Order: sequence, then structure tokens, then C-alpha cells
Amino acid sequence: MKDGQPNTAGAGRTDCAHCPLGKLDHFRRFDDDEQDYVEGFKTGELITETGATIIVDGAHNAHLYTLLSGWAFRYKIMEDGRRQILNYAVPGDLLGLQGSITGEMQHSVEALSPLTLCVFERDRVNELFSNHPDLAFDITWIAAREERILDEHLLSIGRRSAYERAAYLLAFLNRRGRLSGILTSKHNVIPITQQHVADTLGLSIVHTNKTLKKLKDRKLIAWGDGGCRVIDENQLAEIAGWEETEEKRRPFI
Amino acid sequence: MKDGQPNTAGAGRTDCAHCPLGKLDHFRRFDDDEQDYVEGFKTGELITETGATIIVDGAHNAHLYTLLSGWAFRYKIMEDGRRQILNYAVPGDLLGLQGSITGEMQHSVEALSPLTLCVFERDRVNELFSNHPDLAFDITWIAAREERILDEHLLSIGRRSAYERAAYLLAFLNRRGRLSGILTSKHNVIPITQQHVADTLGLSIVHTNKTLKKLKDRKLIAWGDGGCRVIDENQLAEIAGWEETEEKRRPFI
DNA sequence: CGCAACTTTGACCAGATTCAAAGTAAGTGG
DNA sequence: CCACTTACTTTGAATCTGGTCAAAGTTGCG
Repeated sequence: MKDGQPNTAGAGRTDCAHCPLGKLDHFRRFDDDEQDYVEGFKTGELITETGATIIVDGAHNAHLYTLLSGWAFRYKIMEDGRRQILNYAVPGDLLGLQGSITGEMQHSVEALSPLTLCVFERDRVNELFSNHPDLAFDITWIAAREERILDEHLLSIGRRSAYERAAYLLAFLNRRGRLSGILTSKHNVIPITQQHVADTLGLSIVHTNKTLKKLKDRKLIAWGDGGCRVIDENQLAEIAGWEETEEKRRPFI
Repeated sequence: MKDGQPNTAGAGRTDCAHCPLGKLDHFRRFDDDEQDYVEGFKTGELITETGATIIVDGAHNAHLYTLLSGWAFRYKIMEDGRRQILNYAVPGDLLGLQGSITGEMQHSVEALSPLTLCVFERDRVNELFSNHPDLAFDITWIAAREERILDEHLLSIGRRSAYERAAYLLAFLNRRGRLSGILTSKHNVIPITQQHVADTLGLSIVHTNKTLKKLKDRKLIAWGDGGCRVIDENQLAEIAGWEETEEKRRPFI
């Protein structure tokens, strides 16, 4: 948990016309008008290292970000140090919306890998709602989707056994990674530690280890090379009793 | 879990100018323009009994509702019957947004008491985004708030002990009830059973009962009269280590 | 090489589940 | 109005999942 300050990279800036996300089947394409607007809405790019804290719980001045590349996670910490990971972010995900809308962030975000983020000014979100109702709708779509994911996590933590939970989480992460383009048949390692898994599932690290061992023994996952490799996503989903909702082209900003 | 069909009440219709919610300090007031628009957006009112299912998991044609009076809850059920309650709804809350935005509901909603709901056409949400960016922003605000609540629930189920969880939930419900005007010093019963508490906290009903007993013994809550009466909300919040975020005037539709 | 972070394993303990059954309260039909 | 049913609450006992404690093994890196 390095507490690195994000580096504001003066360096390159991807313009939206060449946004790598737009090329993927999974994402909706902008029309020219929208693209121009988003291009203007974007104020810069942020590059961070693994372990950097992008957003801090309690912040009032957080920016709004779209993750362009890398893995991150959202979490909350209690006063006595107990940590709960709420969700993970992959390319295309929006970070910091809560702060832009309600004024204050109530969770933190940390990088699991080097990240590239598009930076938007939170003060201009109102303007976006006025000028581009279609983009405003997309933002709401993204918020509704996050809510749906949290619903699923809640079901998982509340009602599934440790074994089912672990299977669900890894199927979920693998799927997200695949669709967002960050996992490929070559690079298919989800960069998490067992501590992350434990803090996501609400389990102790020891029990998490023993649970993951069972999945390894069944050759459904492999551990190492800095993370987890999912070997049989479908089998994992089946163990969890999780029906992956199929997703058409999703919007992003 | 009565599977009652919601009764479409041909009866009375509250016009927005006299909306009971607008009178409460907790809610933002509309300006005239917004009020007229929402008035037109509203297609009717729905009255249901306790136990009625308002929204069914998997529905594609769900309406969008604002809860005007009563208590309800959102939940998911696994194939084998395990149920997880995701959140509760009190007056001012929006129900069915997920369906309006992403096209399909992924959870159900059931009434805990007789309800009155404002009904909106889901097809006209796009129109609302185009014509009233301020109202669109409000909807997004509400979605972001729901997300924040789910984050808190996740922390609770994942990292708090049974005792802390129960304390958190009841403090949370009491607070929501108070602010929304549905709980008063006279009518202060939260209409839930211990089964609801169990399904919210991810506990068995037996252990839930034993846990609630401790809270009763400490005279922090009372059970009976069709639900739970919170006697000392602050003490409950303290047990849970929960800092209630203060909320200014919140929007509703 | 040696440290630091992470993973693995074993032994013991505790919180929570399951099973079983009885007590209570409210509602229904005779 | 009472007997009966149904839904909900309460309690005890046995069991088990998952937590805690302790320590060793691994891996990557300066």
C-alpha cells in the first residue's frame, strides 16, 4: 500500500479520436459531436504507479476520472483498520463520480498496476448535463451498472460460502478484464494478492488461502506471476451459481 | 411474501404542488418549471398492500417509481432460495431506475407496508434528460447515493461482527425513516421481521434472534407491534462504529 | 545475500449455522 | 367467541465454517 502521490504526467495525451477503448467491441462508439465534446471536457491525463492512491476517502475536491489502462480498486477502511474492498476498476470505468455528484468521496481508490487515467473537471459535470444529455445518460448508465455490480457483491458476501464467493469473484474479475480488453490470452494475470481477495470477500487471509487452494487443486485457477490466472471461468461461475449477465456495447466517457 | 398484484388505484392522485415530501426539510424543493415538468412526467399513482411485489427480477418493462409513502425493500434470490436483501426504500426513494437505464431489472422489490408510489414512464426518461438537465442530475444524484449506501452495507456485511452489523442496520433504518418523515416520535416502528434482518445481514435467523436479544437487553431497541422500535440510535451507531454522513437537502423526483 | 512482501500449513478456538422444539401473537372460519 | 392455523419469535444443543495464533516456506528485489 504505497502512498505515492499520483504523478501528473506532463507527457503524452491520447486524443479521444484515437482512444484505445473505442476500438473494442465491448464499448459504444461516440459520434463526432460527442467525441469533440468529451475531448474538450478532458483536462489532462494522469499516470500513476502501482500502489498509488488515486482518490482519498473524505476528499471534497476529487476529480472525475476514466480509467484508460490498468487495474484499480475502491475500498473503505474502518477506524480500527478493517478494510473492505468494494469493487474493482478496469479500463472504461469511471472513478470519482460520487464526489462529482454529491460533493464528497466516501471511499478511496488505489492502483493495482500502473494506470493511465483521463482527467475531467468535476465542476463541469453540470455543464455536461446541460449540453450533452446523451452523455449525461451514459454517466447515469455507468452509475446504474456499478449499482448492479454492488448488488451482486452483496448477494455474494451475504449468502455464498467462502468457496462460492471466491469462485464468483475470480469469474467476475476475469470477465471484466476480458471485456475491457486488459486481459488477453497472452496477458491474463489479474494483479491481486490473496489479501485483496480476503478483503473483498470478507474473509480472513488464512481462510482465503485455504479456499483458493481448493480452486487451484481443481485446476480452475493458478496463482503466481504477481496475481491470479483464471483457467476456467465458466466452471467458476457455475460453482458460484452466478449467471453472468450478457452485456451489449456499453457506454463510457 | 404475498404475491399480490399491485392494485392500480383509479382513485386519488396527488399533484406535485401538494406533494407531501416537498414539505419536509429533508428534501429539496422544486422550482415551478421543474414541478410542472415532473407533474407531466408522472403518469399515475400506484397503491399496494403489504407483501406486494412491485418489481420482479428479470422484468424488462418495469416502470420507474418514486415512493410516496410506506416501506419497501430490494432483494435478490438465488436459485436454491437463498435471499439477500440489498436495501430498503422509504419515501422519496426512486425504484426501478436500473430497468429504465440498462433495460432490465436485476432485483425484485417488495412492500413492507401499504405503499403509495408515483408512476413514471420509463420510455420518457430520455426525454427528461434532454429537457431537464437539472432533473437528470438529480436522478444521477440519487443513483450515486444508492451506490454510497451499498458501499456501506458491503463494509458492514464484509467486516463487522453480527452484533455490530445489527446495530448498524437498525441505526441506518431508523435514520432513513426519520429523515424521510415516515418515522415520528409517535409512529416509530420499522415494519420488518427478524427474517428480514437476517436476510439483510447475511446471518441465519437463529443467530439474528440471539444477536437482537443483546440489543434488547441493553434497551437500545424494542421488538414487537409488527416490527422494531429504535430507542437509542446514537448508541447503535456507536456500537457499529458508523459515522452517519450528514445529509443536506436531498433531491427527489 | 538478506530483507520485505506474500503464500502456505497446522493447531486450536469462536462465532455462526443447523436441527429441533416450544412459546406467542394475530387472523380465520365455524 | 373459541378452536385452529399460520407466521413469527425464542431457546437449547450439537456441529461446522471460518477466525486467530504461530511459524515456516517462497519469491522478488536492492
